[in-house]
Amino acid sequence: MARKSEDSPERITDAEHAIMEALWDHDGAASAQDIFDSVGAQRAWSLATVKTLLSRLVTKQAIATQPDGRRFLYTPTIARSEYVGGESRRLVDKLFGGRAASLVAHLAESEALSVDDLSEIEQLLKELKQ
Amino acid sequence: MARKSEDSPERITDAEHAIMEALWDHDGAASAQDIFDSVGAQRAWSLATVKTLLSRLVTKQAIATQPDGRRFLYTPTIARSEYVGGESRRLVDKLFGGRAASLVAHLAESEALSVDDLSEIEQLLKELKQ
DNA sequence: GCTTCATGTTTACAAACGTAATCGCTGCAC
DNA sequence: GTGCAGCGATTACGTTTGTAAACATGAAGC
Repeated sequence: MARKSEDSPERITDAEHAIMEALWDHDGAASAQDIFDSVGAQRAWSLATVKTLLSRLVTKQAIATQPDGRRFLYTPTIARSEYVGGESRRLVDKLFGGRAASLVAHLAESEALSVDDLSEIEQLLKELKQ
Repeated sequence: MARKSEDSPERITDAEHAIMEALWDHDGAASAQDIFDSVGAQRAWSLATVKTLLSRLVTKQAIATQPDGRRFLYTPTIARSEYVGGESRRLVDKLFGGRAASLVAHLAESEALSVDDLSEIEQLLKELKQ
């Protein structure tokens, strides 16, 4: 263990994830204040907390900084879909032995999927298979 | 916030999850030694570690104990499918705004699903809708 | 030029986690 | 009855996480 050097896809925590969502949402570079404005509300975080989380994300190389005057603008280095894919895979690996179909089966059986969902998926499958 | 008292579905950590899997696997009550035998191998844990994790799981009420002579036998208090469902829901809520269909869509689009998977799911949907 | 404000950096600190050693008790073999 | 082996309970300890205050620095106003 003990991640060697550069490319490790460092794990993003829940709190950090909220920051990432704000960044992805912001669509473009955002300042700490921007993030605080959009996230501070829901999570009742202080600006200091937001700054700490941003720093940690920079360390983890999940976001990059670009100077803008005396401050920084932050941008994600990974696309949301990439992150989402990674997390989904983690779950599938952890709980379904890597078989994504098992996850879908579980969702369906546990009624996590509504009839509408089922139709929607069916439609989707049709398109993908065509 | 701040979970009141008894029924909180305390979060199970990764290490603890490995123990849970062993217990579910074991199908029936298992002793600490049993768990150690099945899990210690892969994770290179000491028996002490396994015991600590078992204790924490008991505290979290994820498993129950039943005395067997001078020792305990442990059994899960939640079914695996229940746990799996909860974790899946967490992911869907966190990343897909609660829309499970979006998760499926993502899996499909990101090619996490093979053609076989797709057929399998299609079949499944057919049965569920009939 | 000095004060103030905005902003990143450093330090803090409690709780949770991963991993484990040690303690205390109780049967069982001699 | 005494020592040892097995077991749960207690204690430990470094790291990560959540949350934030304190500090340093530079720009901007007066």
